[in-house]
Amino acid sequence: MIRLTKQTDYALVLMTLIAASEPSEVQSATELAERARLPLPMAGKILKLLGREGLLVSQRGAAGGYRLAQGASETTVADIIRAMEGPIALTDCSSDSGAVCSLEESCPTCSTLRRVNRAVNDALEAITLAEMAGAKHEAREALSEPIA
Amino acid sequence: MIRLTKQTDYALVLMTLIAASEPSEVQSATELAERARLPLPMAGKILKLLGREGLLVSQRGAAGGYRLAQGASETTVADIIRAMEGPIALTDCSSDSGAVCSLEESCPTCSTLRRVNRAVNDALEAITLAEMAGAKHEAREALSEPIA
DNA sequence: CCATAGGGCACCGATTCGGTCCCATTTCGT
DNA sequence: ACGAAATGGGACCGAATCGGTGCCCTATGG
Ligand code: FES
Ligand code: FES
Repeated sequence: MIRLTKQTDYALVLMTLIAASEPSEVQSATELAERARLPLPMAGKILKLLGREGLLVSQRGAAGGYRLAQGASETTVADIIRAMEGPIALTDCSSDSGAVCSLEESCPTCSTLRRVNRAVNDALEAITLAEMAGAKHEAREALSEPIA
Repeated sequence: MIRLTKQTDYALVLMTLIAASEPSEVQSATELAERARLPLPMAGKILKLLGREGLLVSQRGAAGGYRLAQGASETTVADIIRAMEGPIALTDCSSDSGAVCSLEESCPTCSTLRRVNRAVNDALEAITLAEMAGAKHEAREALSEPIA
């Protein structure tokens, strides 16, 4: 399926939330989970992973939490997806070893799918966390009346 | 995972094979399976699906087979993917009903992910079957020396 | 009338996904 | 010094999806 995992979806939401706050302050998993309307164990798992992958910096101990490892403009959607699900590749052979490949003489997908793959990659690479956080604020403004 | 199914991968190969032949002649599943180096049941299953989805026209009975339903230039990679795995949507809420959504107040992914989704969609929509078949021939030419 | 070829679908093992829980470790506050 | 608060790292399990095969039916050309 050409669909990202729910956990990746959650990761995007969480990253956006963190990016929308003061860059220097850490935010606890509990707090973030609440704001993202996610169960705490889930949010915790994802935040741990994002930390291990270097997208977040964690502060342990009481009053600990997470903050962005880089500026919001340096982190892209592609980064987050890669952190959660590994390298972005539409098919087995579009990036990995061509061992299982060779479905056809001079495999047609090799060239074309690689191009498609690159296009997708570029599209994901083009959106930064800063843009997402910005879009959120705009949306919140736009919705402030209808919701309230 | 942002990855298409193996069956979809196979479908792309099969479609490319069909597109590379005379548009009026039908080709049997057996023949295509052989050329794609796929087990016959698999190829059959995929071809049936592609036929049901309207991308291929089937000729039943002895000497039957498949041919393209439209010109190779009218069929895109996105069409094939949609035929195999349904609508192209990166997340649950980026196209379906927003029922399960609302992960956050004025959900941030709603706006941004939809944009990403569109970019991916466009990228897939941009590649036609004719291009794939063409690329295959070019690749075959380019590889004729190094392989032999 | 029979061999050939597609149509439809059920089925099964293997993998992945979604989510929870537990326990160890670190650190702040008292 | 001690305990509460928080992250770190996995193990774990039910559910869904994937990859692939097989069976039986229908259509059709010779
Ligand atoms: S052999 Fe599989 S993509 Fe080239
Ligand atoms: S609520 Fe999920 S994408 Fe908007």
